[in-house]
Amino acid sequence: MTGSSPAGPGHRPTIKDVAALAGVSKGAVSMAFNGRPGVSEATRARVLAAAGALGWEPSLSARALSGSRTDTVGLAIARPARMLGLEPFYMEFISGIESVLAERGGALLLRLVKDADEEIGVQRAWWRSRQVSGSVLVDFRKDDPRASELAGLGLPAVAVGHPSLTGGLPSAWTDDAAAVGEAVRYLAALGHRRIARVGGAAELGHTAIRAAAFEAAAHELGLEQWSSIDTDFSGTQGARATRTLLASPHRPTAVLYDNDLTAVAGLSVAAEMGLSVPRDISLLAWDDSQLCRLTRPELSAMSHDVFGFGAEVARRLLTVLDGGQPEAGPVATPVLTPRGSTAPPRH
Amino acid sequence: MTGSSPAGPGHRPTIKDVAALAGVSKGAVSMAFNGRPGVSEATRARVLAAAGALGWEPSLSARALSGSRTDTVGLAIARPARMLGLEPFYMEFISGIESVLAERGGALLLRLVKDADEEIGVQRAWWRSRQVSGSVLVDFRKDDPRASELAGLGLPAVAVGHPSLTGGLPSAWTDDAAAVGEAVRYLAALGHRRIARVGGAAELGHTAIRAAAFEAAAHELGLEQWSSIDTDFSGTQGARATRTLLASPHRPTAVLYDNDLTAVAGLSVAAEMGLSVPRDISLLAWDDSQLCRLTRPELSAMSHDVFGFGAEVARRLLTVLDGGQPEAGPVATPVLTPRGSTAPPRH
DNA sequence: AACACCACCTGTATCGGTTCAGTAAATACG
DNA sequence: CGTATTTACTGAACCGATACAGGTGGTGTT
Repeated sequence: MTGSSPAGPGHRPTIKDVAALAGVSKGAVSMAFNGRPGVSEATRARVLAAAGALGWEPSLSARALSGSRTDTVGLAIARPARMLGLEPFYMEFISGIESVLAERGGALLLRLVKDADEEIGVQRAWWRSRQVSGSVLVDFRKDDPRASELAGLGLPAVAVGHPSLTGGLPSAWTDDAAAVGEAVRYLAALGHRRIARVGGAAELGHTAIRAAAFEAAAHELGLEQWSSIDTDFSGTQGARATRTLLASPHRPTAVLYDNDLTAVAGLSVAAEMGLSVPRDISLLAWDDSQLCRLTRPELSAMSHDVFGFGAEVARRLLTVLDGGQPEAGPVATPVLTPRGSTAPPRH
Repeated sequence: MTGSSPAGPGHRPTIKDVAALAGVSKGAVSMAFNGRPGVSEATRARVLAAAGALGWEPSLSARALSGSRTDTVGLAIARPARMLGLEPFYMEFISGIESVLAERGGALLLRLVKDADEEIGVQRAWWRSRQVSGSVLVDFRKDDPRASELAGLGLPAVAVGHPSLTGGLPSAWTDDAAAVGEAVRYLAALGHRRIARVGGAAELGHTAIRAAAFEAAAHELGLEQWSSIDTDFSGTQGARATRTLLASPHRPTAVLYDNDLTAVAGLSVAAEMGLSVPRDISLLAWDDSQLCRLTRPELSAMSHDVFGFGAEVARRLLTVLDGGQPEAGPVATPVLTPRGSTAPPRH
């Protein structure tokens, strides 16, 4: 049991114990341990040795209480559990946030809520009870109440979403409009003239942005026909939307999906209907995850460094916590990754 | 801006402000707010009104410091981010834990680490710095160092895994051996005599348990042939393992997978090789998630209330934190959910 | 009227850190 | 050699809550 505390289980040492062992005052221990000037190198070494021997680390609560920063960051996600699990997006995103927080000794407080109102309650409670020093806000809707509520509280936050949605909060976003444009131009360049889109949840701000960008691109390229169907991002609804599209009399020759789950479901539906991908129909996914490479053919996708995105969000939040003004501007634009599910339409 | 604090942003009220506004002492506010006896109902009402008016909630740090419990629970997961995102398991599991913690005002501290050693470091730091009052440990390996290390620290924890793996820690687990037995008996009852298994990560304790149970069941039923191939749970390795199995001269007629991702990949491989599921080959998944219903045919699976499992784990941990002895015994046994990917073998 | 008793509340110590005004000793300077 | 400056440290105040001994006033009892 190499790591068992010398003091024995059950009793965690405090700064007082360390001070006693090192033969100095509490204040000296604090200075020594935090690398502050005011103690000799000899003393610092003795203190560190004593701390090591006792297995002491400063209590975060006590630190927080006496005014120091703690960098505990809150994230509340408002989507049903069952769907969250399937969206590879969030785990990678969280993982990216953490990678940055961990460097600074920070921590991520995670909470799954059912809607924006519950989230406001949670964030408010976190802030008031000083559990978090800042938060990351995701999934912005039109006229989202969170921005003004939380700004009113004074909660430092970074919003994930286009600035047009995030009501003045510092934000981080991917340039979805540009990516939709690229996707549509790619399909058009392959020769597609009838392109449909299976969108995400209609309430989400970025769904509207993508929808608008899709319209604009279709218009600009003079496509023969286009349409969007919104879903809740689930496989079930992705399948249903695809069925509707493919069963229509003048069916599209290409479909652009808003996430990978609906695209995978769409692929199954195409197979079920006896259509060959990409010969009869091209499919293009979004939020490229490993899921896109599990299917036959593999799904072409607009891919996206979600981990890096999370990391950048965390960096911007830390800047805010440091009292700075975070860099403004999109984090990245998803890039086209062609695989086997897209090809020129059969004449 | 209905919720903006009357005190204005930037200044969070403390118990002193509330006491002043209500015209009582700090002690009285504490008693009143926490529903303790010692204050008249009239005073309690005044205090609550004052707290509401100022938007005050007690600082968790201060509370923790003065001895009260906090119920912040730690969870460190040691798997690569890219795979975590794909395993629907974790998000649902986390969600289940949270649902229970939230009721008691608790919180979940999440950390993604790279291996057991890093996890030990994280848990130790969490415990020593009093950031968590207990932890959930997952993914036990053979001779896992965590049990003894963390028990040595005195960290209250609940281990997710069979007691044979978790070294005396209070634990919660699903009866995988029984479920594997059921799966094999089901396939045998359909008439399969050559059954293979695509397992998870070999280092994980439950993989060994399932492998042993698979052997035992195959033996007991007098199967003609059986074998296991281990993977890292990823789609890529699931595909490779399936390819190996299906390309063998005397190929199995049924394959049992250890998670849904490898099963989905296996399904693609079968299609790629021109084999029809379930006519030529039956596939049976594990950890049934929505993913299993996205494919054609839909995947039969050993399904599993992961959310409920997480909730039970949290309940047992809270029992430990309350100083009690949590219920021992498996939480549940995965149950067979037949869908379109299993059928009697072609003669 | 004297006393006990209770309900209600105040004041203070305490938790484990950080911070900072002092102080004492060591070094630099004229 | 006496005085200024620096260095190294101590001691106490403080952060925001909880806990508890003690004080105050009102009611009940004899």
